[in-house]
Amino acid sequence: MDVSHLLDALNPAQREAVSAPAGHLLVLAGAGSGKTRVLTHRIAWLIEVERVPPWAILAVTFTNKAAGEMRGRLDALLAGRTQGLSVGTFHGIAHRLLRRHWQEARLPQMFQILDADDQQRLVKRVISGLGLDEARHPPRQATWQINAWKDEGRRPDMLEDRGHPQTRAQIDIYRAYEEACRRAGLVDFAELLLRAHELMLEQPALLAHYRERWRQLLIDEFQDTNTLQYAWIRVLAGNTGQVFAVGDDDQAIYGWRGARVENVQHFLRDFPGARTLRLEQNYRSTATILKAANALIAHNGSRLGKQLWTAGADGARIALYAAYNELDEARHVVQRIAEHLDGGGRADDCAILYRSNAQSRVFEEQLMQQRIGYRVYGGLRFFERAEIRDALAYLRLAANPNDDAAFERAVNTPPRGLGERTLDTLRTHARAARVAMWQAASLLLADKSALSARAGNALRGFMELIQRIAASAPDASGGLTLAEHVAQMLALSELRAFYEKDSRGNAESRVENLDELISVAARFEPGPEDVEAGLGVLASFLGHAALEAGEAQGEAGQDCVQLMTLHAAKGLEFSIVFLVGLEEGLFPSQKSLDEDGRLEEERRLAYVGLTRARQRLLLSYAESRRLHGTEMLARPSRFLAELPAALIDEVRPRVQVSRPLYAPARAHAVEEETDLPALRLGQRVRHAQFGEGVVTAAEGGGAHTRVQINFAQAGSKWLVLAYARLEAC
DNA sequence: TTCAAGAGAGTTTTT
DNA sequence: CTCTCTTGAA
Repeated sequence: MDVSHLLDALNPAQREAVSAPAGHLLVLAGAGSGKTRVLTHRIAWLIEVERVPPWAILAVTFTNKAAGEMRGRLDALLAGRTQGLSVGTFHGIAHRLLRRHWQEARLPQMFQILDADDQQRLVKRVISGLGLDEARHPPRQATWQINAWKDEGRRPDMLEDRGHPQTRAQIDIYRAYEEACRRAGLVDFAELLLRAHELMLEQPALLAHYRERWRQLLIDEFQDTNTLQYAWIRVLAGNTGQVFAVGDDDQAIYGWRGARVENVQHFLRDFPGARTLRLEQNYRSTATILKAANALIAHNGSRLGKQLWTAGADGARIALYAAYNELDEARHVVQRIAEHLDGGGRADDCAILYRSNAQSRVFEEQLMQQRIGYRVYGGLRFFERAEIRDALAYLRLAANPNDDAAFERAVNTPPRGLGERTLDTLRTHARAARVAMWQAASLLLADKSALSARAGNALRGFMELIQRIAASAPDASGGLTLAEHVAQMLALSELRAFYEKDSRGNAESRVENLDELISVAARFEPGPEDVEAGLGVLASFLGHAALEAGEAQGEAGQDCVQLMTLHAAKGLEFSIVFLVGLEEGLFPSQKSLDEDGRLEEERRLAYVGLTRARQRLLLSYAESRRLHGTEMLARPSRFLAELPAALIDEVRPRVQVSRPLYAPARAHAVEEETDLPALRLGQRVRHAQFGEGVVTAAEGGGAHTRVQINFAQAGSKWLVLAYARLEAC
């Protein structure tokens, strides 16, 4: 058989991975080493050469984008011979399993998915329902804890408080939250995975069926798996399934949300006979960029070890710009982009990468001023917009009246006279009777004296409205299409009218979005897997809305400068990368510096940033930066010192200002020049935000004077004297 | 019930 | 500084 079309375009390491004999394989795929190509060619190899039927293959990714990309490449490679092949995200696959086996999973047939936002609202209501103080038990933190426990596979009964009242309360919240979800037929993201895992463990026949079916498991971005996802793969593989895991421990940047890089090491221990292959040849960046990246990541201990190399040229040296402040940094970056454009370059060659979203603003302002088009990644996506979520709440409630999260959202949007007072009565009754809000509402309406006539009428009107919407559902006997159903809902609920006369500026775009929702519904077609799982068009659509939030901003195809966080940049590449804000406390972030063991992940993030660049890499930092309203002084990031100096061109030698300030004589000079209070080392001062502290150092002079103050609460900080508005005390 | 002013918090994000 | 959410008054 001729297999050359599958192997010809590959390098020896890639070829070895694609054509590997039976057995588990761990592919350590460095940045830009052709990871997706190896994955897709491996699948093609299995089907064409090993004669594995497509339905016996399960390929798992983390994002819908990656799944879509893989499916597209497979279609091109296999020309349609992909019937029955399962490609999806962990959550997507778990969702389908649960839809298909809802009875075995003890879920209502019309269960709905609770997204992160809804989840937090629900947790919040649970906390106040338990009579707990929100200040002592922040909903944010409680939600985080619940998700962390679920990601570890732990149910409330498996947890112990060990005498800690705080832990006790969190377990109580967790238990009450689970109960609320059960009553409302809601499943959050972590629950999708946990339920699917439990389903397999509790139903041996089902497990046997899926082990028999999926003999080949391929996992993308393996370093991002959490405990539960790893356990799920182990269960599914059993003793018969073969696992092909692709990942890069040096690009593990999601530890903070439960991903366990250790799984890469555990894989070799837990999957007998597993072999390791390394893809180290890079097809993306210049040798200079790779040398820098290799040098940086070498500062991390506990690596599996990898050294990227390229057959290509050295390329230009890396530029480093020491900006005076964030505005100077932005001006410089935008000027370089303008030069690139003047030279005939494309805007979308350029990406500005930063550690935190707040940094994008200055760059946006400068780009706008220079009339250079740009696109900021991240932010609200289509299905996350308030008006769309409102609309979806009506659809969900009509599909499943027990969906309390949807009830709470829809009930008074638009306002219909059902305020906090009435809702509180409803919540209390629902909790006492252990039923959903909808049922509690029915009960209260039956009891003539329970509600005021006005509230009762409003509530009755709302419930009749939901029933009228439900009657127009595609699955109901009325027989409307999905798009007609959505249009009907928008009209009946008066949502569209409400947003039309919305006074808060952006009414137009909100109405446009609502209209767009009708078009989205009209275009929507359930995927083959949804059909296979027996989903109706409405359930399929609602699942799609919850699991695939859609594009952040339209016009992705336009030629414009790309702005995004380093996290968002993972997996992408650009000819010219500006990695900005390389300052201690910003990148690496202060929060990571404060906690043990978080620095290596920051370094991996920097590694991800460096390896995004194909041709040119430009680094920058600001000596002074305005953050949260206060001017802060920062030192260059330690990561800069970890790059070989020979690879770097300092665009402007940075001003050396570290003369110690000999107080009080020098402080007196400062006072004369700038009209600032005289300061001396050791003096106690007060800052509006950080409280009291002691001056421990100072440098620079005149308007540039910066002082280091050790605050009692906020710790040690460098501040620009001119902005800090310190009071002596 | 609704609106407006004040308080408080502000890494990173997908599903 | 800027956004979100809570709180208090009309």
